[in-house]
Amino acid sequence: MTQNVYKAHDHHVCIDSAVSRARALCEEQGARLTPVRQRVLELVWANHKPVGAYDLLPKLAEEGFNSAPPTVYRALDFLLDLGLVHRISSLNAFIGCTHPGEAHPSCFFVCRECGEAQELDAEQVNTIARQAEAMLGVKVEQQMTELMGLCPRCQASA
Amino acid sequence: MTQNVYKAHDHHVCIDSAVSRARALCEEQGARLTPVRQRVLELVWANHKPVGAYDLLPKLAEEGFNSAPPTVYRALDFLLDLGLVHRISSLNAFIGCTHPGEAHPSCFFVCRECGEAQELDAEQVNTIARQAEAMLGVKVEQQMTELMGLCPRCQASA
DNA sequence: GGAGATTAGGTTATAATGTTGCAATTCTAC
DNA sequence: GTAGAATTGCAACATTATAACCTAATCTCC
Ligand SMILES: [Zn+2]
Ligand SMILES: [Zn+2]
Ligand SMILES: [Zn+2]
Ligand SMILES: [Zn+2]
Repeated sequence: MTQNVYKAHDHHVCIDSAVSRARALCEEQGARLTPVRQRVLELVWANHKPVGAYDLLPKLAEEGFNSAPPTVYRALDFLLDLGLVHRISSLNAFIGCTHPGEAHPSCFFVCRECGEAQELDAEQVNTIARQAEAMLGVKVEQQMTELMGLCPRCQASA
Repeated sequence: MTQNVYKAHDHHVCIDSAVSRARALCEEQGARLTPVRQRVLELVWANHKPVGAYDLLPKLAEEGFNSAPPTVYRALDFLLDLGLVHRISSLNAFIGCTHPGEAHPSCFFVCRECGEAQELDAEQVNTIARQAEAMLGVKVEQQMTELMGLCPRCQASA
């Protein structure tokens, strides 16, 4: 488990390290972390809740960025391609990756009450893929797992 | 593995058994498998490819059913609630469940080339959930896994 | 079998999410 | 500098899903 969202932490560190890892990764890959891309990444990391593309638009607008859907979707696609964010399909939303750089399946727990998401470092997902490949002859290229339920905090307050 | 989509089979059997299991399940639960609900189930089972809600509308229209979005979404919600179909979030599409009745996570392999989907019977998904519960203190209520790649047939023809 | 409750369906409009196409600009490499 | 590539601006559009409100069918209980 790379991080634990449910432990108190200085969240500025999360944001700052996300940005510096992004910068390093872009350097390494010859990609450009343009202002709008960096700002989208920061906004995605504003908290640990998956954020919708359309939620980002007004925030970008406030700051003088162009804010039409293609702008934010292009930035998100760029970040997805580099593995800097994941998409939570069941929510149509995006969240920062806690360990970009290393290729890995998207695997998250999402609290249905508070909406916070915790990335999971689940080797079992790869086991599922290998098993499907062995038993069915398929070739797995991408994988995602999404768990939904109640986080510790929301269990306590219920 | 409850079924193997990649093996030749008489698909009418798939459809017929899906409908009769649905009928039994509805009986058991005191739910009503109305004409539009049954027809939506049959259409979802028309093949092994996840189908979008809006793809169903014209087909229902042809057959004289009412065909406005709420009609098909209501039918799909009903079928989802009973566990007769699953939703493939990454495709915004729906597919018949191969073993309704027993509560289980949604776990599929989907071919990016032909679009066919194979439901997987993956105990490892539950392992991920239990591990998350043990390590993070979360309570998992729902889970879904989606694998994407190439099916055996599409690998062969490439 | 009829009154009242419940469930299902019809209809219209609208919200939310995501894409296409093309022109203008900026960056990179030679 | 200049050609080619990548990025952005912009307008329109496509797709997916839901809200709101009402009518019709079905069930329950007497
Ligand atoms: Zn944080
Ligand atoms: Zn990640
Ligand atoms: Zn079949
Ligand atoms: Zn199933």
